[in-house]
Amino acid sequence: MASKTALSSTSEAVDDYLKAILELSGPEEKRVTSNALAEHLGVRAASVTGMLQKLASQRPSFVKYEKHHGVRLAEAGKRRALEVLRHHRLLERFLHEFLGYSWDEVHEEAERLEHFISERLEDRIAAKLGDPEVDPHGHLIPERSGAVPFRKEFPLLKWVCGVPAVISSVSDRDPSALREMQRLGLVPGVSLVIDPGTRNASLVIRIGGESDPVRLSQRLAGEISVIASPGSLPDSQ
Amino acid sequence: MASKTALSSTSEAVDDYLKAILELSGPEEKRVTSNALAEHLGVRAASVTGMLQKLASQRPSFVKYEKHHGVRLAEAGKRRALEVLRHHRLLERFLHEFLGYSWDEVHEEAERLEHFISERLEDRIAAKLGDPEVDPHGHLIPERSGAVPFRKEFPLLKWVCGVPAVISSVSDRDPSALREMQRLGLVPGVSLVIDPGTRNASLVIRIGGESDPVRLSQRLAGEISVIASPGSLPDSQ
DNA sequence: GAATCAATTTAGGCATGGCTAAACTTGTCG
DNA sequence: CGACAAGTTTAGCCATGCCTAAATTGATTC
Repeated sequence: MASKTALSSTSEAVDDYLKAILELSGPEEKRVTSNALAEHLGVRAASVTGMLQKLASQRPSFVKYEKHHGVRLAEAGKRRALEVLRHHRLLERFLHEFLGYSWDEVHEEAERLEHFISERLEDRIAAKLGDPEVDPHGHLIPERSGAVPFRKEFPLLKWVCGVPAVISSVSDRDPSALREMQRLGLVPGVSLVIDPGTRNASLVIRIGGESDPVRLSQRLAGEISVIASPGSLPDSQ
Repeated sequence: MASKTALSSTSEAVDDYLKAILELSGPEEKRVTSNALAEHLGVRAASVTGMLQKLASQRPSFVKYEKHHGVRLAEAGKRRALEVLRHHRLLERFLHEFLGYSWDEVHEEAERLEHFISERLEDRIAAKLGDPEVDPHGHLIPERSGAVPFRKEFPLLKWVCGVPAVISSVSDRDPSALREMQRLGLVPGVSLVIDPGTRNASLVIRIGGESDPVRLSQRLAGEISVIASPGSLPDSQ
C-alpha cells in the first residue's frame, strides 16, 4: 500500500469495531464493555482489548478507552462510524431499488461493500436515490455532514396492549426472519395493535385494518420497532 | 473470519497477483517473471517470490511455478482472474452508464470494488446493462462462464502509415491521458489514419473524416489499440 | 477487611503479506 | 571454461488482527 488517504485511514476491522461501538453505546452514548463488543463482533474478548488499545493510542484518537471501564467513541471515531453506517444504508436502498435485491438479501452485500466505496460513489448513489432518509428496513440514514437523524422508537415487545402503533423499523440481521415478516406484511409503515389475548412468550397482534389476529413468536417480535400511530395519542404541546 | 466460501477463497492480494499474471502473460499465456510482476504490482521481487510459492502450493493450485523460470496461471487461477476481470469491466461500465462517472474516473473505483462483489451482484449488474460485451475503454468483458472473448488488435504505434484504422480500446490506467484523449475525440469506435508527416517520437494522425492532422505524443499514442477499418482491407477468405 | 467470581487484560503464538540484505542461479561474454 | 551481472530466492524482520492460556482487577458478599 503506497499512499491512500494517508492520515488515520481505517481498515475493515477498524470500521467494524467503530460501527459496533456506535450501535452498542446507543443514543445516550454509554460506555461499551469489551465483552459486549466481543460478542457483537464474533471475536474473543482478548482481541477486543488489543484493538481498543490501538484505537485509543492513535492520532487522532478514534475512541476514549479506560482500562476495565469500557470504551466510547471519540470525535474521529464517531465521524467514521457514521460514514460507514451511511454507506451501508445507502447501499441497501440502492441494491433494493435499482438492482432488484429483495429485502432479506441487501444486508449481507452492503455489509461487505460499505468499507470500500468512495465519497464520490456515496454521493452518486445518494443523488440517484434522491437523497433518501431511510433504508429498506426503516432505519434512518445519517446525513453526509455527519448529522444524526433521531426518532424515538420502541421495541414492539414493550409496546402497550391496545394502543395502535406503526412499524418504524425492523432489524436487518436475520434474513429468514425478514422473509417471514414480509410474508406476514410486517414492513415499515404498516400499523398494528397488540391484542389482549397476548401471553408472555409470544405476541398476538392485528395488522393494518384486518380483524384476524396473528400470533407472533418472541423471536420475530423482538426484531420490530414501532412508533405511536399518528393521531392515536393526543399530541402534547 | 468464521466460514466464508471455505475452499480456496481469495484475498485482495491474491486477486491482484492473478490478474497481473493474466495480463502480463498475454493471449499466448507466456510465463511471467517475478520482476515483471513486482513492477506491475508495485511490490518488491522478494515479496512476489513468497506469494508465488504460496499460490503454487495450495490445493487446488492457482499457478504453475518453476523456480527461476517464471509463473503461469493454472486452471483455478485463470478462472478467478477472469472473474475478477469481469467484475472490473462490468463495474466500469455500470459506474459510467448509471452513475454518471466520467471515462477517467471509473478505473480507480472499479479496481477497489472488483474484489468484493458477489456473484449475485455481478449478475444483477450484467442484467441491468443488458449483458454488455465491452467496457467504456473498449475492452472485452469475459463471459460469466469463463469464456474469453478475443479480438486481434494492434498498438497504434505499430500500425501502418496511411491504412485506415478504428480505435478498438485504450488503456484505462492513466486518468490524465484519458481526459486528453476524450478532448481530442480519441474514443473507441473512432476511425483514424496515420499521416505521412509522422516522425519517430510522435505520431501525426487524421481523426474521423476531418482533414486537420493532429500531433500525438508517444505517451498518448502508446495507450491506444486499433483494428483495421471495416472495408479498408479486402477480407481474405 | 478478606475471599471469591466474573470480567478484563497480558503474554505469547499464528497467518498474511509486506520489507531489506544477503545469498544463490542463469545466461552471456571473453 | 570462468567470471560477471542481472534476475531471483532465502533468511529474517515488521505490522495487522486474530487466537489460547494465564494473570490480574473490580465488584460483591460475608
